[in-house]
Amino acid sequence: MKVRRTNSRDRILAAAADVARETGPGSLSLDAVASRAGVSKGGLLYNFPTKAKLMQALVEDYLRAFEQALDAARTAGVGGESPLATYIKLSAEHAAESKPSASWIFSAIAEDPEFLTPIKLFRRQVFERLKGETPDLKALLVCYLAVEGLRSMNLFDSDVLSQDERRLLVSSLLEIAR
Amino acid sequence: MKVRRTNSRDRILAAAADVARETGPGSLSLDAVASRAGVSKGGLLYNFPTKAKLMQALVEDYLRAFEQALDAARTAGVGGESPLATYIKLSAEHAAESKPSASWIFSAIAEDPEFLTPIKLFRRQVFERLKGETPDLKALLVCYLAVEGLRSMNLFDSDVLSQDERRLLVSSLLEIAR
DNA sequence: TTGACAAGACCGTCCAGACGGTACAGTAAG
DNA sequence: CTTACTGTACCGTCTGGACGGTCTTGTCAA
Repeated sequence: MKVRRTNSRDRILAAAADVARETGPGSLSLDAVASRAGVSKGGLLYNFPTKAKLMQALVEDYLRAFEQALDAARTAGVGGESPLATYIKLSAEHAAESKPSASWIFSAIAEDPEFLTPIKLFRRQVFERLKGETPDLKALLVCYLAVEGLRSMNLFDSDVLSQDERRLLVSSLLEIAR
Repeated sequence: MKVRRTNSRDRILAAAADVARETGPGSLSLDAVASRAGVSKGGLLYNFPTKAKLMQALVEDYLRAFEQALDAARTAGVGGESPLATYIKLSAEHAAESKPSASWIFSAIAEDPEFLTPIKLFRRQVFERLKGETPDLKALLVCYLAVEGLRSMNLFDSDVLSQDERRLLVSSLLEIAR
């Protein structure tokens, strides 16, 4: 790994996410990303030699960020809160952000469906871990799936649920998770 | 060789879904769809004058099919089963199909994110209807979101849940829905 | 029954444009 | 002298779509 981390790398990543969200996942061209990031196309290709590498970085950064947030929330979690409850809270906060945070995923899948594999693997690990930590399997299943539903709503920028309904849902889930 | 021309429309639609699932949502080209459907590109363009119209037909057919299945399940639903329970059962059956049934949605979104609007509208209507028919809002929220999570799992071809876990989840949801 | 003819269903070719990616010369900073 | 780019020119490929032609089927008058 490189010692010096330029911030143009991060700017490019953020720009890619923005372009995907604003102009649609199918319009994520290298030209668009470069100009959005305030970088020349050559500069973009310098940081990410191919479009696939860009997508890969997007996926890896996203997963790493979530993992870190989860770890932080776990250690910071006040006394006696169950891991499942922590997971629900963190995911709900994530999903409550007004912008769909990960609609670039669609671009990645369109580019190459294989980009799903690391994501699926990560989810599997998280779930398995929760399974080991949660005594009530039924509660875990219901809560995990509902959270997944919430994530999906955010991803598709759905407006089916109102703010209040979302809050009620989360509190219901926390109750189920005890 | 004799070919039934009249249902070539349906063949094309099915071919499009197949191609999207098998070669990835980003590779859904008219050429690929045409050859898969056993139709020339000209023939495809005759049935669907533009790629957007193809996508639109995909969306509309999908929504109509689900709506009809839901209506049928409602009227056929034997005594006293709650509408929410019917919805859960139907969705679970749908999600249990081995192939992701709607991965062409990704193609549609990549083509033009506006294709999400009719879907969002439909979901909203279904949810509002369920809200009017379900006394326990908390149960509705939990079940609806969990079903949405199930749908998402199917869409992303996730293998997080085992067959048994899926069954347990559905029975738990039906219990919550009473 | 037949023959003319229109409409519908489909084919094959061609093309402009967009996209990913390469190559390379230049440059500003440390 | 190296690092980290910028800027431009360019190439090959793929894609949606326009177009004109062809085959099939249905209709209807004689």
